[in-house]
Amino acid sequence: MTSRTVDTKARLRTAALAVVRERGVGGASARAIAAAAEVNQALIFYHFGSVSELIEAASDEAVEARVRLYRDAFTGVDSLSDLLVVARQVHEQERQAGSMTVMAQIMAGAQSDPVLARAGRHALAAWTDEVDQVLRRVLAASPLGSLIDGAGLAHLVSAAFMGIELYHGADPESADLAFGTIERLNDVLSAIEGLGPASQRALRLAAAHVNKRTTG
Amino acid sequence: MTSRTVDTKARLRTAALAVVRERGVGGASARAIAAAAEVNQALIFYHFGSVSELIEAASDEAVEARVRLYRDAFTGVDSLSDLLVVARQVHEQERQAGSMTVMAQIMAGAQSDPVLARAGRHALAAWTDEVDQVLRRVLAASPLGSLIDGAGLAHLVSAAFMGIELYHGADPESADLAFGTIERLNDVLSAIEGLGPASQRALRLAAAHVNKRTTG
DNA sequence: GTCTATATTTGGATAGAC
DNA sequence: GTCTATCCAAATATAGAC
Repeated sequence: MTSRTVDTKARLRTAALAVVRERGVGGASARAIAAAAEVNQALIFYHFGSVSELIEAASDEAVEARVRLYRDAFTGVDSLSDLLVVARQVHEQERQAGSMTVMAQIMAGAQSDPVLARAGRHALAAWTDEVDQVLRRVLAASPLGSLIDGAGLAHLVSAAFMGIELYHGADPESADLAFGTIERLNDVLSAIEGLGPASQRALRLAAAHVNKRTTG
Repeated sequence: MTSRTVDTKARLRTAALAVVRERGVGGASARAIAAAAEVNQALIFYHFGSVSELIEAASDEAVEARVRLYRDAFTGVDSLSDLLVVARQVHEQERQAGSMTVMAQIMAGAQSDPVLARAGRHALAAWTDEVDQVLRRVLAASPLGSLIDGAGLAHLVSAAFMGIELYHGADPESADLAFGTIERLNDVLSAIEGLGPASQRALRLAAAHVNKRTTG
């Protein structure tokens, strides 16, 4: 494996993500990706076997890098208000990088392509694992800890972000409106954390009551 | 326009949605749709002009029908707990019908296809308009009314549902886990509605304080 | 490893008979 | 309105020279 090869494979991975981000999986043909990478089209098949496998490789690598990027910031979080700050930061950077858009596109393609399905599962698992760990810690210290399952919330948050990014492609203003509401909901949660002991006890009791009604 | 025509157009619309649901936009070719409809492939172009326009027509019609289906149930809702009951019902039926999956697929295709983008905007707007009206009413009667914007929440909920359905295609168990968490969050919101006046006042104050900090 | 050339398949779209 | 036949473009993938 010469250094030229490394370069070519890397160029292809980068280009693959760029094309998926800007034109969707539907527009991510071998020719389009090769053109973006300024690399010969046949090399996609030589190095990766198929277009789907190239996209998978690119996604896997990008997800690992992205998650690693935030690991330190995440480990520092131990309250809902902390999490809010970090989350806003992560969202800003990820929107810039367009990685959620890519993930949404891969998930959409997963419906008809098993290789993309594997890539999608891997990407989402990487994010939710990370978010799950933080949420476990944060929820343990919150009055809501007994009511909400960390893993479930991690999956929900990831799915919601993905949905919003998808939305963004068709209707940017509305998508921004949706995202703004997450911050308002966070306000409510933070407010709950800030309640006095009497109110918190009342809330926990009321929620446990409702919970019994809906799960029972 | 003979009755045979009506039948053919309707068959094509139905088949288009079925194929998009089961194989994604990527798999929704003219040939695949025509085969599913047991109709000649050329008729797609004769009746609708292009595959995208067929999908758009099918989506538009389906969305109207679906929204109309729930209109009565929605108008009856005037509390968060009511909404919870109706929402669970709607979700169950919509998941069966697969209409959110179709919407997610259309949104994904919107990235590279202006006609699908128009269809996506239309579909999401129809749902959010409906949900918005309910939320406005419900939030007005809730202690959270002053904190959360109805329209924004309607968009967020729609986007989250879409994300979960997308997720469902690649990893069904995890997607179900995510959806279950929505119910737990609803428990918390319902619990807030059930708080005594003192706790509610404390919460409103705390939230307003946080809100000032984050929006200010 | 990289290039050109090309085989092969699939899909959108139309012409023209019925 | 519907059907058959077909054209054309685009895409995946491979063969073989360099």
